[in-house]
Amino acid sequence: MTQQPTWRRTHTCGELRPTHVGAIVTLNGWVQARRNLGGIYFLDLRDRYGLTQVVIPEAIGESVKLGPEYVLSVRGKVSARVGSQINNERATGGVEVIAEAVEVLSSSPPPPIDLSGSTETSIETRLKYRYIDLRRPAMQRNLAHRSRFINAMRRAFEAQGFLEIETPILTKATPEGARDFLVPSRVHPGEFYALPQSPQIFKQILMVAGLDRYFQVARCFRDEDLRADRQLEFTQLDMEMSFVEEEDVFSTWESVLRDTFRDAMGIELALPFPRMRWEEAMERFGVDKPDLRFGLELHAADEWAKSCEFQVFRSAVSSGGRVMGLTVAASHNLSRKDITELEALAKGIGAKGLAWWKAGVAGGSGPLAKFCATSEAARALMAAMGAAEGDTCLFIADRKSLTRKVLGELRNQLGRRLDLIPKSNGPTDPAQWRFTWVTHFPLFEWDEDARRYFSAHHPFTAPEDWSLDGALEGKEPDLGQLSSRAYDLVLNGWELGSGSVRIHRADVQQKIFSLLGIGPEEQQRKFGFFVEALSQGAPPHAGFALGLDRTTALTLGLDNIREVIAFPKTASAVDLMCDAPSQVDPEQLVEVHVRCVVPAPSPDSTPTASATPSAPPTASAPPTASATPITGAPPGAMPTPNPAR
RNA sequence: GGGGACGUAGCUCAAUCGGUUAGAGUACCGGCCUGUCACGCCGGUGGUUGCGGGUUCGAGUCCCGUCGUCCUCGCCA
Repeated sequence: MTQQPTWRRTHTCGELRPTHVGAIVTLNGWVQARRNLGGIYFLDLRDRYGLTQVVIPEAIGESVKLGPEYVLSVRGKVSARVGSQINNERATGGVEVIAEAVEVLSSSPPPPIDLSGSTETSIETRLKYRYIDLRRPAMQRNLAHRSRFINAMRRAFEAQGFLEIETPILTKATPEGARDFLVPSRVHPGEFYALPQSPQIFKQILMVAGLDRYFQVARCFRDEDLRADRQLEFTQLDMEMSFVEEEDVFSTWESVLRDTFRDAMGIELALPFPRMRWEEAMERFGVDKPDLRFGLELHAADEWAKSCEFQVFRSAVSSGGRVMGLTVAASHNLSRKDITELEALAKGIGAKGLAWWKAGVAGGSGPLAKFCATSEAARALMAAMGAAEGDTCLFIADRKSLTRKVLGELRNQLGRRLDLIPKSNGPTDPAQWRFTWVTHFPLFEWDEDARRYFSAHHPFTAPEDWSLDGALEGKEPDLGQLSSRAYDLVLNGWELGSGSVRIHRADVQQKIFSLLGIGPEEQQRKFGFFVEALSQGAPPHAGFALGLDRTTALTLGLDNIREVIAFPKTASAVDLMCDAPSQVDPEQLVEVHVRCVVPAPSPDSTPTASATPSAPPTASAPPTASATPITGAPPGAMPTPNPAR
């Protein structure tokens, strides 16, 4: 046995209990706080597992600086705390370690982030010093939860015979959908890989290959603008299975989610989740991701509107639009000011106005009252709106899609403002987890700007009618009317994931491409390999992918996925810690055959903070790199005039 | 690309109608303190008010531009 002292820990900072009293232990961790009372010196040592109080003898305390966030190895004897010394707020509060030797493993300046939890640091500072932010117990809890959740899900899929199979990160650009991230090829000048928006084609080909059941924790990349619930790169639990249809996918996921919620959180989900066709979701809630935790459903007033004297309502219906509304119970005391604010919101979304009526058999009040003068008309409208005396009805009259959209948004707003979402009885309350499947999304959506149809889900989605309403036989169907076999999983107003029954027939797949305006030559170039695969023994198959960032955030009660991603980017797609993206050496561009063309920076916008660091400039930021619009190109190759010269 | 909010000490914030030397809490440093655990008490250091212009006798405050952060619309098959 060696007597050599060592810094290596014998216990974690969350481990010691009164049963350890008397033991000689070594703890490793960060200095969380110091309390020097003169003759006695306390120090809290922190690691992922908890906080332990260390008593520092005067001799040690005076001989070595132990600053905040210093990393220490403390050897000492576990001592019981008695009476008022016991701290019941901490798991380790019954004991403390009397230090006999302290080794400073690492020092630190005072941290830019408050780790005691007393003040909330700006997200900007948190992202810049993410390594310190991630020391916070809240962030460690979030990442631990994410890890447990994903691992539970892995076990659940494995238990059902799914194989975890990796697919390429460097792959082929996809023509439709989100913007691709491109990666230039060094070996093939002028050619590019794309990062996958999802493993879609690969997982379908795995089905063609007979793997039968696939899943993967898959990173996906989409070069679109960020949001609180969207990052450039995000993680999906992606899966696909053969010889199945919708209900097989649903029941697989329901049992996986049941097991996952049970294992990771001790929550028993209520199964099965309700199923709802897209059309029903839109008609009842105005959105394709309804929050089922509260009512306030949309009511159709089209029949009433048809025969009323209000010209706006009548013309909306007669021109093919809708008149629909929400009924807010009288007990909520919706004020004129509230209605004015809601109208502004509605107009912001595109509504021309917001009609309202305070319901009453005697005609009620508000702008619509004069059209409800007869008790017959008033009663009919109350019936259509499910309104009682004194309730406030809010109406939108417009084309169908806009009417639903506006009312769906108003419903969600009112749900928050009127506090309609019931207070949960803790996370184990099944009423808090209102999952629903939304099925039969439209197959195509009209894009007004591009003047053509796009796939609502993706072009590999099976149509509800395999004949495509006769299109396969050469007829011309109304593409806007076709229904698909795509589905979403929705939880409390969030879209957690989506999937579909896929097209496994080459002829149908080719027809879909044609209907989307992708001609035979383009099909061959972009999807030839895929259609060929479908033609060589493809089984019927279906799949789904669950957004893990959203799901883990939601299951922690958080509304921003940054809180469950170790190294997220800002709303402008910047990694503040690494300062990515950044310029690269001209030689690197030459090597991948890329010439960089950027607008010349205006004199005022020359970066000051990043371009003039106190450290000497490095090779990656040559003085010329920010002053010329072209890097890695010979002078004279400038394709655009420089307005600054 | 559009809209809104914000940017002041390491951190979180204040600063009246444009008016004295830009303050507070916290952190940090020093002193005192033997049972604290957000220790306490006393003292101190710490500021290009994001950056650049402009208006003004005078700008943290008003105007223009710009950069950054957040939310959001477009966008996200």
